[in-house]
Amino acid sequence: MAAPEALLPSALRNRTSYVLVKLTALARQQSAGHVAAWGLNQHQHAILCCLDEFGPACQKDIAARLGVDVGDTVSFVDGLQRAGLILRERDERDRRRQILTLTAAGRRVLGEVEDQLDAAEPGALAALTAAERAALHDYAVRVLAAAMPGAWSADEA
Amino acid sequence: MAAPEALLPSALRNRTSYVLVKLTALARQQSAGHVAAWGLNQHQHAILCCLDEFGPACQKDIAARLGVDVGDTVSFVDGLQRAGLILRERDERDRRRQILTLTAAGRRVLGEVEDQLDAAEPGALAALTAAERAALHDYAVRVLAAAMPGAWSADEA
DNA sequence: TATTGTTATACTCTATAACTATA
DNA sequence: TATAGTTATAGAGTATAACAATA
Repeated sequence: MAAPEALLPSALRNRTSYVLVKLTALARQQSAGHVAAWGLNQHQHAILCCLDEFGPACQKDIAARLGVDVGDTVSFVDGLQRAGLILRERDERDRRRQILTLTAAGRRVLGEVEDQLDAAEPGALAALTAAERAALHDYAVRVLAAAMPGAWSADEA
Repeated sequence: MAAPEALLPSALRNRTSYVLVKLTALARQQSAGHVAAWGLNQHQHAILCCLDEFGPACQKDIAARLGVDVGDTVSFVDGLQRAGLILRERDERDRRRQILTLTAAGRRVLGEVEDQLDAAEPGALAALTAAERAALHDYAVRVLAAAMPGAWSADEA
């Protein structure tokens, strides 16, 4: 995103949806950069998080949980498999399915990515106090929980 | 965005950059829908805002102010011109430039779009109180002002 | 300014293989 | 068994947006 040379119209600066789009472009750019350092994209990072927290799962369940297209999931999983971060094995009980499992290497890489993201976040939001960062996070989750209850309704502890 | 059927990993729910991306996808979807009702996209709406607030300008200045690629601006302006919302006239003093001016129709359409966005915003953020919506907006602007001082440093009154 | 092309992302459609249910 | 219908995965194709390079 090129830095504008002059002030934006107040009609846009006062429009919360516009401001959020720009804020997110910034946040996405930064976090995508960190994840990309391990050759992963955002979706692949999210898939690793799912496998780590909920254990082995088939591609369809992963895609549904993350709200990603099942067709697009194929290439993301291909990349993770090529990198040795996951195993992809036929389910013997239902051979239509392929079960994805985090490997030791995958768990290690995920840990490093998470550590780097943890370290980077305060810097990206340095203009806010810790309490304000938490409030920003809370507001976002509450709006999402109202719009998409299934995925966001639980507490964010 | 398909609604996930199950809860997201906490590693993602607790990651502010991830949450902001999802929140913005929601906000963008909704506001884009409203703007699209007039046959405009987000960039075209932003261009109209610029012309309304700062008066006639050339395409390069508009693009720089909004942080949009000058090449992409061409087709956005084409559409606005076809719809009769702007005039596009050669600058007699520098005929490389084309000066964009809001027409009466453009000003009227912009007013209607703004009214509809004003009406829609509280609904989209209904999970927050008015004070929380204002705080969310303020946090976003402050983070942006720290990252891109030129465009965002002024007060958001 | 305008044109062109590249990349990333998202969505749709179709094909294949393997499951389930039923005659 | 034989058949029909459903589901999981894969791949091709299309559409859009952001971005880069050049005329």
